[in-house]
Amino acid sequence: MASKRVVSIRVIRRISVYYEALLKLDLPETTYVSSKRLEEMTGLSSNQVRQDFFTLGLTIGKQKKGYMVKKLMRELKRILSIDRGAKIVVIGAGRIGQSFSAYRLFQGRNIQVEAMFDINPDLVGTTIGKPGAEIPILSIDELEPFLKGHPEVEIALLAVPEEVAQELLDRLVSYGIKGVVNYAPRILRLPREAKGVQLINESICSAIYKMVYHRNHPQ
Amino acid sequence: MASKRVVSIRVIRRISVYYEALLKLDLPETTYVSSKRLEEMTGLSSNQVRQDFFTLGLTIGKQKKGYMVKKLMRELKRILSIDRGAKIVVIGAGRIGQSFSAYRLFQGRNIQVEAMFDINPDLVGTTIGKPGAEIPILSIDELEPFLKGHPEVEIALLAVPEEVAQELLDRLVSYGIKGVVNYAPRILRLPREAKGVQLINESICSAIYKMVYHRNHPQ
DNA sequence: TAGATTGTTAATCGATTAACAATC
DNA sequence: TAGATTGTTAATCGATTAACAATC
Repeated sequence: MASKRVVSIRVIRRISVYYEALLKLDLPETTYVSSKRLEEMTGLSSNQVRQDFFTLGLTIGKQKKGYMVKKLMRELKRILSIDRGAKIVVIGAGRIGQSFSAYRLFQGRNIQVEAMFDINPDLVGTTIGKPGAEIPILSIDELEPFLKGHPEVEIALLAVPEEVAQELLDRLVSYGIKGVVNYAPRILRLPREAKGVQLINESICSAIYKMVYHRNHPQ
Repeated sequence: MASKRVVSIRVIRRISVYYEALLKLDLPETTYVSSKRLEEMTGLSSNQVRQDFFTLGLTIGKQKKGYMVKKLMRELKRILSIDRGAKIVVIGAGRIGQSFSAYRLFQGRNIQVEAMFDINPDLVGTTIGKPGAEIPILSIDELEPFLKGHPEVEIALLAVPEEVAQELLDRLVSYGIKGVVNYAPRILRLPREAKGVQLINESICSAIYKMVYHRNHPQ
């Protein structure tokens, strides 16, 4: 009946998939989609679709018809907080960090990169991104004052060399950040004093290692 | 007793963590490390450590002492197939694709990017990477002949715009590739005729979306 | 010996899949 | 009405955590 306490990253990911599928197919707003139809569109089973909706307390389906596209998309938008969005910063303006500046999906999600931070003097002071939507690259030294001056920025993406990743996480926490996604290929740990801070270690290369493992250890 | 059929990506990832920790600490080869010590070093519980070793059929521990560093590292290397390594290609020489060319960890793993492929005429024909280890950027048109000529290349990293990701996956499969890691923000599906091909959809931004969700839906 | 640590089993937790009564 | 589809519960699967006998 009620929605679960914790919504896992997998559920959020699948909700994104449903939403993107509906967006891309550009169905008439008055159409109904069944969980079976969503299965065809996304490859995720109709059972999974209904279970996900149930988990999120989303009970807007009509028997024999399915879910009204208009209503469903409104609900999915609410769950993904697309209207509200988020303002974030990116630490590290290397290739991975820069790739976030160009993420088109961020626009559709109302996710705004407010600034990037780096130590490279060639980068500091420049901007990145299309005209009209430039993102400034600031010095790491400006990180603390920036975050103090922009309390609405609660999330940081960490895309720095692994040697300095833990130190920067500690600093971000001490500056009051509330969520960090770490892209450095190292598992970081939150400092003890971190209270209510979330950390996700996103390991870009684990998938590669698993591939290699399975190629080299067949069956 | 015997090792499990399928080794999950999580186990592989943790094995990497143990290995990197031992490497970085540069312990004398004759030292013994206990699972408790590994817990302190990695933050992964000693129970998890022993369970992982058990899962992989790795029973080289000595009661009251632990695991001999030398022996343990040899075993972890074998599991991670660091000696054997792998030759891979990267499809898409944009920022994400390029970031793989610089991955230092690939060296430690003996993972070699043989070539990158793109359609951008400004990139095609150039190389990327340090002198002595340049990686050529070839045209996508050369993908098929390249793979036919290099049957040892069985794994591809897909880092292209999402619009063309599925098409390129299909092509890779038809050219005989055996494993694909997809970094485009879209869940791809293997074509029906794909037999024995592995696909991992690595979603770089799911973690961000989960962060945003939890910030906007507190408690 | 007593204490520490393993290998392994069992318990728990969480996520996915299957099933089905309700009902439009 | 009969058939389709939901919401929800139950079964299954897999991964993590806990426990502990064996033993060095």
